[in-house]
Amino acid sequence: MPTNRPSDEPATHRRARRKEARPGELIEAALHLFVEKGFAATRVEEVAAHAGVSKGTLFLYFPSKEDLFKAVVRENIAGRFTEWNEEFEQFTGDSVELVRYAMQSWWERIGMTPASGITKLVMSEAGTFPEIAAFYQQEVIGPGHALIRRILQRGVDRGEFRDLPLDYAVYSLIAPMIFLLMWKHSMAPCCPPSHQLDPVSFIDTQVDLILRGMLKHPRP
Amino acid sequence: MPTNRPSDEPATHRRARRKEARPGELIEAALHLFVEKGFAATRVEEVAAHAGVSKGTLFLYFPSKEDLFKAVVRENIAGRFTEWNEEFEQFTGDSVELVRYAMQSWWERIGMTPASGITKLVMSEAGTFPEIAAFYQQEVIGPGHALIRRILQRGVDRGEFRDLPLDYAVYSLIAPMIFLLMWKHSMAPCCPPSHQLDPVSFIDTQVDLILRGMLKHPRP
Amino acid sequence: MPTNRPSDEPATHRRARRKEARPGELIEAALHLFVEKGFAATRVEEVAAHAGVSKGTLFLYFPSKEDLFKAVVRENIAGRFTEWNEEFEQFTGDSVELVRYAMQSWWERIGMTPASGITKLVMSEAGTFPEIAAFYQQEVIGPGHALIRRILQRGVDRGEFRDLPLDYAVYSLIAPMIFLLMWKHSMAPCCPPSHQLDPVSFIDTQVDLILRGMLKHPRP
Amino acid sequence: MPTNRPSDEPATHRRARRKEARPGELIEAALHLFVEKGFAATRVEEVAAHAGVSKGTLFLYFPSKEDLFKAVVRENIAGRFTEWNEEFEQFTGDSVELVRYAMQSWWERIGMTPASGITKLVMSEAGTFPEIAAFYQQEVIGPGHALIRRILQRGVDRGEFRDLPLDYAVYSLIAPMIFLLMWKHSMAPCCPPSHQLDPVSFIDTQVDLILRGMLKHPRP
DNA sequence: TATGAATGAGCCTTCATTCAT
DNA sequence: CATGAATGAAGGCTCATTCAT
Repeated sequence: MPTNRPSDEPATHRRARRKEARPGELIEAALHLFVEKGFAATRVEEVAAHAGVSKGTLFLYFPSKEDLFKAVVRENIAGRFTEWNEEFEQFTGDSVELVRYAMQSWWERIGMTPASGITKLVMSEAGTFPEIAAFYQQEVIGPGHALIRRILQRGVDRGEFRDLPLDYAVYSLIAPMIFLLMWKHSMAPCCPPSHQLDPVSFIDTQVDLILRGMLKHPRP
Repeated sequence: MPTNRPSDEPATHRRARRKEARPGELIEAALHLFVEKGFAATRVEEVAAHAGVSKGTLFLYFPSKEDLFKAVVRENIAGRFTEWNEEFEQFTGDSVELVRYAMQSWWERIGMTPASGITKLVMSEAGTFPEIAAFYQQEVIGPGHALIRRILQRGVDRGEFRDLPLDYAVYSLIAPMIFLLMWKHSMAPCCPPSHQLDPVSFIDTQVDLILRGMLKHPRP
Repeated sequence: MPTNRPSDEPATHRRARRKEARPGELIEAALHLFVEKGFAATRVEEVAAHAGVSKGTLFLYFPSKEDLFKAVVRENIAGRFTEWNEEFEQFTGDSVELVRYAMQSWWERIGMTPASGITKLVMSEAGTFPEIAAFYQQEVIGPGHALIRRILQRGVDRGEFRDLPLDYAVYSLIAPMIFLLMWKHSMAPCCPPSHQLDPVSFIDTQVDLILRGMLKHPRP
Repeated sequence: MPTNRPSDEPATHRRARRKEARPGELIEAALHLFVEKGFAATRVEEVAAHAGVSKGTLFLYFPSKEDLFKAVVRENIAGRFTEWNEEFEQFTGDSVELVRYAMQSWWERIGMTPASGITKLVMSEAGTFPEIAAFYQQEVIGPGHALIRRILQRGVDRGEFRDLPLDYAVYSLIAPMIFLLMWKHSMAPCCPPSHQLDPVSFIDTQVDLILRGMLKHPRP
């Protein structure tokens, strides 16, 4: 009777599980390294080493370094939008709260996780991988854009927000997120502590200001 | 009848003039190629060819590819800030106008020029070239940050703006600029026309919203 | 019927064996080429070719051309001295015999082998590779010096040699060896047969003269 | 009326003198650099700089780096041998004194001067310049060899020295000189002070020992 | 003559990719 | 499936040499 201790599992199972886990482990390792050092500066051997396999094995799962990159992006775009759509659909509070909640959620679920590196990665390497960038636009940016737009529309419809030029107003929320994420993954590591940004305060302040600009009847 | 066109100048002068022109030509070529293809994917030979010289000549002026990169960064920001500081110092209109003017100026003088690619480049390659990132932080981000801060402070001092948390409020103006620039150099080229962003409208709208959020007595 | 000849061994083993043999093969090839053409004039590709591998393979075993050089030096001196020290420690004959034996041994084990090219190489390239020269001084010259000094001391202690100024007397034995080796690897190949030196006779004659100068009671 | 102040000389003269001095200055600079760093590691630009001229000027006088090398050697072999031959011919003291004088002279006139670098240079680069090595053998080694041989022959003829095997005995005097010179130009700069060699003491001691070995009636 | 800007062949080194085991 | 030794194309950089001025 199998126990819970991994070491007691039949080796066959363990191997099999590992076998299936391999690509994931490689993608995980690649994500971290690509984000940290960029595509060109990351060596496949390093990725393999971080995943605990040999260089040859990597090429068993990914025909080339570029394919690995594509897989990293594809694997990390996670269709979270249907889930979020529903969540926000059922939201009953006022739109100020909803915007605040949305932004904080984004930070907690994406911004502060390694997944945020993906966006940095895609934007950085868009020139080298236009195909990927387009794909990302379609799968992530587009839906995200739509989601935010729906949130703002709700505020306008409920008479909470002014009559906003939605096509551009969405960017008032997107821009701070993108900025935060680029900052975190590029300049932050090179800046002295005095220039560091506290992400939560940052988001709070930005949202505060933006909402004030959006509200039909700004409170004093 | 000889004209003043360079090609007609005596050859004697051409060499000397070229010597002084070379670094500039190389930096110009490097700017375009680095922005277009990224640092790693650009070969020095290519840069040299675009500047109309041989590979060896490039190394006559720049000790290494990385130094060329630094020169590109340096050349495209030097002195801009002292000029701007003075300009804003002498501004006599109200602070709403000043903010609008500052943002539009930025777009015209940096955002819409190839120089904007520099920032994208630095953020993308920051991981690989921390030294460059630090340099950029010191020479560009820092002064820019200070400049914006002064502008906002002016608004507060003159009773036009609310009492803003300046440390974060500066990012309300910085974030849209960085976002616009990242977008332009990464996703934009891969997006269908329907998703394109008109930079001037974008800035107008953002500034509008932000100012509304900042004003002590928002107008209806 | 399979024999033991390498070419008949199962291919399976060949790779593994080669892996261990590679560094040695490369060092061997490098020794010959460095000695023949000098360090700078030898291309790593050539070394690799002589060892029957590709350029890349060389860098699999040696991080740089300079490290290859170091390995060549290291490989051709290691451990010789402990062996010799013991040998001379156990020597029972008189000191004249010991000196003769030592010098002849040196010729047979170093002087006449390609390893003698190393010393020429190190002395020639010392200016360019001070690190190597220092290493050589420490690992070869120092121990060799000490060994000879012990031999002479023995002669003095046993009353066979005069009271020699040992610090300088050691060079009476070292100088002819160094000279012979420099000569062999530099001028000899360019000299007409009439000027060639017979190494064994050379050593015999030098030792003869030197011993005569060292003996307390020179024989007629 | 011309004064002694150089600055008052007609420029034409000065230029003309410099013009004729150029090759010599270049050779002088090259000698130092070749000796110090070896042929390959010395850049022609450096040589030119040390001679106070531009790189282009060097090629005005020497068609190639190799030709410069050859000129350095040729220029520095100075047919001093006829002079020395006469000097020794007229020597009236005993042969022990003569040998001592010859060796000390060599050190003072060659060994301690930059000219000693030539021998080091030729031996080091003999492999790359066999032609030069042969030339050196003919012009320097040969005559030097003959000169020493004559000195020893004198000692034998005068009954001061034993009946020496002259063909090899000459090397008893040559070897210490060559060794000293190689040492000085290769290992010495890399050795700790404790391992430094005092050249004058070195020669004294060596000559002492060698003479003792050569004398028919060694003194106690 | 003298200059020094320009050249480009050549070399060391890296690293994605292959393949025999 | 997994390994890791081997490959070789590619790229940064050097430097002897040329040549217009």
